Amino acid sequence: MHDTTTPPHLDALKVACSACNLRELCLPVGLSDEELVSLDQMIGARRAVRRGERLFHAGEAFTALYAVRTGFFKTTTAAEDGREQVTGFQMAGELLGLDGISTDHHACDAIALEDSQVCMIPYGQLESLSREFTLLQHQFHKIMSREIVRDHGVMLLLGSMRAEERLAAFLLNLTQRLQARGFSPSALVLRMTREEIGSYLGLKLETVSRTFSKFQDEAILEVKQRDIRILDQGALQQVVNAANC
Amino acid sequence: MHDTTTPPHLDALKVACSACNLRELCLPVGLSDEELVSLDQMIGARRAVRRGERLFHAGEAFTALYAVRTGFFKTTTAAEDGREQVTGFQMAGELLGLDGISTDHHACDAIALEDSQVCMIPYGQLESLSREFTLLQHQFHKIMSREIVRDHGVMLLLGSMRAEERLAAFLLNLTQRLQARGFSPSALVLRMTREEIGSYLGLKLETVSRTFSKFQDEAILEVKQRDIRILDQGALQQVVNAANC
DNA sequence: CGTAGTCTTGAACTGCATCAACCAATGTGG
DNA sequence: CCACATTGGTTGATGCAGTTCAAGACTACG
Repeated sequence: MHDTTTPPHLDALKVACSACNLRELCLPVGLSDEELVSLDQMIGARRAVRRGERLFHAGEAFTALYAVRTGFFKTTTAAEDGREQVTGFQMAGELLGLDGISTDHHACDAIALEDSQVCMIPYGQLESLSREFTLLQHQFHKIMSREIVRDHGVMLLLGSMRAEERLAAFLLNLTQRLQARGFSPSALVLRMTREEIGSYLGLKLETVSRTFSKFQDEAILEVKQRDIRILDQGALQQVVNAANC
Repeated sequence: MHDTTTPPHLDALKVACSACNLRELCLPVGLSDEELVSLDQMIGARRAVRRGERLFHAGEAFTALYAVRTGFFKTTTAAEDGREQVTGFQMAGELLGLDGISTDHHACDAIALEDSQVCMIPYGQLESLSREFTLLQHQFHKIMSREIVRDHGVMLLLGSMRAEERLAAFLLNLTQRLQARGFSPSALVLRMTREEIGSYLGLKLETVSRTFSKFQDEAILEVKQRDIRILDQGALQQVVNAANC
């Protein structure tokens, strides 16, 4: 159970940003050593979230952001009538909970898709620390802005792409993020079900499944349940950029 | 041409936040008098944007946010293949340009749908001022977060609603925002074309037009080109919450 | 080892897109 | 001030992408 990089007698649930291999992907990007030490003091306990468990849920009081340390999450919003939509998938180094700042209450559910660990970032402390450190402030603003840009990209996808284009774009986005984390650009294991992919992409699970099969028939992918191997990345890219030719 | 509320010999293009009737809807919400004065000094010149003109465009260097003072805007993102998506409509008191923080370059186009005026908010100054004033910092974070929540709502709409539900939700959202600005909750003039509504809602303009006609047949709306009168708001609400019954 | 959850595939249906014609409003130049 | 062009909107007929319903196969986990 012990993290081998931290002495067992110390708080094993706390991980210093300065010692974290995700610091170049996460909130601390570009911070000085001095700033990193301050950030270390702010980061709260690490929290383990089991597969299927909710990190937070809509309506819950917002007190902290969470940085994914290991594992994989989905976020979902629900309409009053019960309709649910997956609004994103988050992997190591990505931030959860930004939607909560708006009303001091979380606006979505965050659910672990595999056993995961997150670092708690008490929001009040982040605000005061970012009044002190310009770079931290700027980095935090960039992360929020990036989330807005990402969401606009999803709106484009949902508003104007066809099923094949959506799935191709989704796979390319996933592999790109995995590659940034040192994983292979051509092999991935999906952590989510066809239904969750469908919800995110505005499709039914059957359509997702059929489209996977179609890509396999066309020798673009090799699909074995959740194990995906990309045989022809260029073809995937072409599917996305095809528009209505 | 002169604004009757400012002496003609002063900089007629500059409007103080402290004297602006939008301050309860805009960035200054909840600020103290002292903070308002500082904000006044920061706000750059007011800029007029003619109908059809672009306030900024994707790729342009990002230097400032813009608060809509009067008028109406749309924002659009484009994929590499030319596909375009309307990502939002902005009215008085709403902020434009948040997407630019992410990369120091704007990620979308902002186009005036009627002759408009915006207040320029130099971004560097906003960051330094928000290091000084906790409330301003917090308010700015809330606005960014609200944008994220809004986008997630649009994703829900695009991903899981049918044409009628989308248009009903759109109209209710518009009237709600107009009502917050003192306009009637039951009569509105659309500033955008059917095509722009369609792009925003992930529908073709013909579908938008047909759906307007259907609502008119059902005595939910009275539609005269861009003049819309809501005859039965409850029915509209029901259309949105109908789900798949 | 069995049962529940997940995935695949087929067949029929449907909501929206597409294509196309027409109309109304607004603008333009002679 | 009228003829004509342009832009935006409506409506109809037809087609198809993706949904729905259904049945069966695979897999994983207690």
